[in-house]
Amino acid sequence: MRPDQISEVRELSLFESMDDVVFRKMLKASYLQTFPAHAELIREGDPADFLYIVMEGCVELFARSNDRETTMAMVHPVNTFILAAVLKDAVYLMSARTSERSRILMIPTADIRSAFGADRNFSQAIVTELANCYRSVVKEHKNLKLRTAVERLANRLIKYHADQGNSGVIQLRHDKRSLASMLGMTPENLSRAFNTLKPYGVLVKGNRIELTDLKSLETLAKPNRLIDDRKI
Amino acid sequence: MRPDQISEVRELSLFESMDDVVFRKMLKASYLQTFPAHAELIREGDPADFLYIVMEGCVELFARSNDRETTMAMVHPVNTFILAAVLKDAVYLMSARTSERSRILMIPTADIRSAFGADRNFSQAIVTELANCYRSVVKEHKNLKLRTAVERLANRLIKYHADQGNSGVIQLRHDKRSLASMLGMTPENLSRAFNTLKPYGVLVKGNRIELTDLKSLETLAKPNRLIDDRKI
DNA sequence: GAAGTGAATTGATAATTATCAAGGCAAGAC
DNA sequence: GTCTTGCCTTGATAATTATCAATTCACTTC
Repeated sequence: MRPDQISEVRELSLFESMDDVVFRKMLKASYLQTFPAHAELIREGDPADFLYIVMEGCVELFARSNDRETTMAMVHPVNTFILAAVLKDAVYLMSARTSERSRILMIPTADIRSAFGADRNFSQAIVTELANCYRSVVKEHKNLKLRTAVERLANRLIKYHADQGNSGVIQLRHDKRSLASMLGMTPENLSRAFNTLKPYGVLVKGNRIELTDLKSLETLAKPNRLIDDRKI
Repeated sequence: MRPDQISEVRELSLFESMDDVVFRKMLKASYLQTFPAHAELIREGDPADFLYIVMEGCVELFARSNDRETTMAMVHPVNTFILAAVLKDAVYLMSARTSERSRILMIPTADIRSAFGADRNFSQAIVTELANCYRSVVKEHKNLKLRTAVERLANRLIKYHADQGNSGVIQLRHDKRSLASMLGMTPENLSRAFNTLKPYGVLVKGNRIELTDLKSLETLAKPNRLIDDRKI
């Protein structure tokens, strides 16, 4: 890895409080690599060789069973994925592919694990990261079990709206196919759910969505911080 | 806590490799308490005061939103719950209540966190436990998104059957109401799902279930180790 | 034993969601 | 420009799941 890349990685919250010797040792066998869109990164069931960190771009985590497939999450910079498999030295439970051209940092499992044992600050940072991952899935699970498809969409729009600065306009970052799968519905159903939300001030024009009546959308969505707030 | 109770706790996998001084200090302000059935232990949204460990009995984790409620998991001995909230010092995302008379170990959040910093073996054990919790939820989430209600029930029966020694008979440990909620369906639907499985050799008599044709049940269920295997 | 209680089942119906089959639209290829 | 391609949308229909109401059943209480 080049020096400027190393200092870029150094600044990530996962590594910033880490001992410098341990940090450099850990990065020795790591890669910072750029993948094209739709590149397969990992396959569920394979042993965990690397911890992955999305530096730029976007990675889709998905899973298959029978002949069905579902999107589990979209990972944006700067976030890790499949940390739990790495820490347990187990097989991946999810597959991953880039959804656009992406720059990915890959750190060998063994190096993560030995750094975890060697550096207390790092083990603290790792456990916080893992706890965040856990809580994200719990929230997603609550979302799916406690809400209808339309409610899930409404709340997701409100979330994106807040992410993007409450300007009244949202730019969808993924195609609607992925959004539908993430929300646990078919693309057809997503289209219909958007139509259902039209009377609540949701105007869809391709990837651009206008929210003209947030109040009424919130009345329908009934957002809940214990499901929708990323920071909790 | 009484000496015999302390040595009982000492043997838990979470604590067995822990330094003795750290262990004793951690348990100083802990309780080992017996609760009656249907006792409320924690409420989602409250700050995490204790890490809980189920020593005997059974605890239901559940969540609410709007006016709906769903069972997230049933925790059996010997397992922790709400570890992530404790490690993050955040609010609980789930509520908990005993589903039967239960003996619960409660360790103050602050003591868990300081022991985590003080003892490398303990921090390793904690991170393994947390990774297991994470992977359980991911599996549950895949289960819900990738399978129909009948398939979820069929796979759950196969899992219980294996847990209980593949004898051809299962004893349900919870009421069907909870089982239904856990599987993401209504009690009425669970009844109907059992009827759907009758031709596949599933005979229900109250809490006792006979599986007379496991082969055909598996053909329907299509079990998947990356969803159903607890040990992975 | 009878009565009462709550859980579980069943039936009828409604709501939700998925599937299948066309179309429509937009972006890139030529 | 036209053509292609893939994605999205729409319509029609089917499957799945939920809701409401009414029993039935098992178990406790008296």
